[in-house]
Amino acid sequence: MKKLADMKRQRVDKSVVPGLEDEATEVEHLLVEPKSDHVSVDRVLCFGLENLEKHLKMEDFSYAFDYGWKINCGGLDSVHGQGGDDLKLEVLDGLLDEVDEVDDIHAAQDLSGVCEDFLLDIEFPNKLSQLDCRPHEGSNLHNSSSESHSPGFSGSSAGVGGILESSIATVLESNSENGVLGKMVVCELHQTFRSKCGCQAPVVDTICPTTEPAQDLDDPDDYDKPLVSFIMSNKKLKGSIKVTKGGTLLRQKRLHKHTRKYIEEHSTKSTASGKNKHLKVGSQEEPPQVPSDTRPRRGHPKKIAPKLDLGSDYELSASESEDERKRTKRSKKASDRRKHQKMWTLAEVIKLVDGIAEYGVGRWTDIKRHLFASSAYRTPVDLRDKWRNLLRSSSGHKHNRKEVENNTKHAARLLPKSVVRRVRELATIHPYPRVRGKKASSVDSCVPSSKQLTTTKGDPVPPRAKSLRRKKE
DNA sequence: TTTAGGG
DNA sequence: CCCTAAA
Repeated sequence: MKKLADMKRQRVDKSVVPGLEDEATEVEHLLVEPKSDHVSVDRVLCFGLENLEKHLKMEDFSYAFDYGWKINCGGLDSVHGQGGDDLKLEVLDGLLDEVDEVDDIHAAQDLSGVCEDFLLDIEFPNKLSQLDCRPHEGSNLHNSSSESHSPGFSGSSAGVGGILESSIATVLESNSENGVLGKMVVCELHQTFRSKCGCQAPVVDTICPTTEPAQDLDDPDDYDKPLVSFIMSNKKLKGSIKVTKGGTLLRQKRLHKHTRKYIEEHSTKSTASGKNKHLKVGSQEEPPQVPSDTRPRRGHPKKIAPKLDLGSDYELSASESEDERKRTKRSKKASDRRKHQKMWTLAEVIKLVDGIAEYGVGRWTDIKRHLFASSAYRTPVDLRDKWRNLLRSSSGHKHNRKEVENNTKHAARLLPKSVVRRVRELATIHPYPRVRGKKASSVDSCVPSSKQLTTTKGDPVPPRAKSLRRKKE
């Protein structure tokens, strides 16, 4: 058993490298994607402001803005402290709606490109920051104590956290305009955000931006972050509750089925995290000896040719390792299932969609090899699963405005519209085999404008996926 | 080994 | 995500 554990650990060690490379690769990818960052930002901002003006006429709405923001800033006024949840949710709803609107119009202008769309999605907090949150002279940091007013508060704060984070990114984007001021705002946001996290949701704390001057925000791929953090925070907060509720049940069920592999992995895990277990009992996170518990998993990490490392500064790597760490820690107790589950970032989703567009649905090994070559995690199966999920979430409901009610199922909403659009397109081109609940597209013969079918490789699109599978009816 | 499906 | 069956 010990031997086994050792072997496992070695594998883990090896796989760390490709994991890092992947981040680099993603950076690369992202660098290619956005056509003109700045222009889009400007447009977004301008548009946003115009749009906002319109809405400011509505008194209560603007009030709602103000209100929501204050809460976010750490409860400046505890006067509003009660029943704030509902109101704030409404606020969010309204905001999101606005964003939708903007986005649609934007789309109508055929400004394709994920980056822009995504910026649109996160653009509204910036409006807030410019209007309602004039940088208070560093006095709102201590006020966060009033946060504890409501037990249910953490739920909604998950979303708020994400939004706040988004606003940071956006603000930073427009930094060149605002100059120093912009940076100050960023810093302040950082701190506010941090304090908020610290006091009410320790889980989120790790993904909070460090107060240091935005070094990690400089990346052009930073738009990737909000999605991650949003999902993460959401998941964490919900998850901690859910675990106790349904976790045991699931695990038991799982235990029935699991065999050698399960035991194997389990033993490995406990061994790996064993040292940590001794060091901390109830304390906070520990600087992990196993930096990023990257998961080699059952896949074939061997195939991956180790290129030289590029940037290890990719923001994602940080949050990933945090995520992994937390999961490792938590998994000791509950939810042994999904021992290693890595959040899909927006970048990854985009990459996946690109890959599908290029190689076709069903060619998951190809996609894996070419686009996710350096991701030790993300086996072809994972890609397929993700695609399945994307299909489900994209083809399903339109954005139901009531989704905000419970902060659940935000997942669909988190996807930038452009991505969803692409998913839908691809879905109609080649429907995933045997999707039962899926709508039947009436046209098969139509060849929609394929993306950039001839990007890197001249690889022909595999005919199989398309021709073999026909419309399911 | 890779995909498709189901859980 | 995980697992199994079928290619």
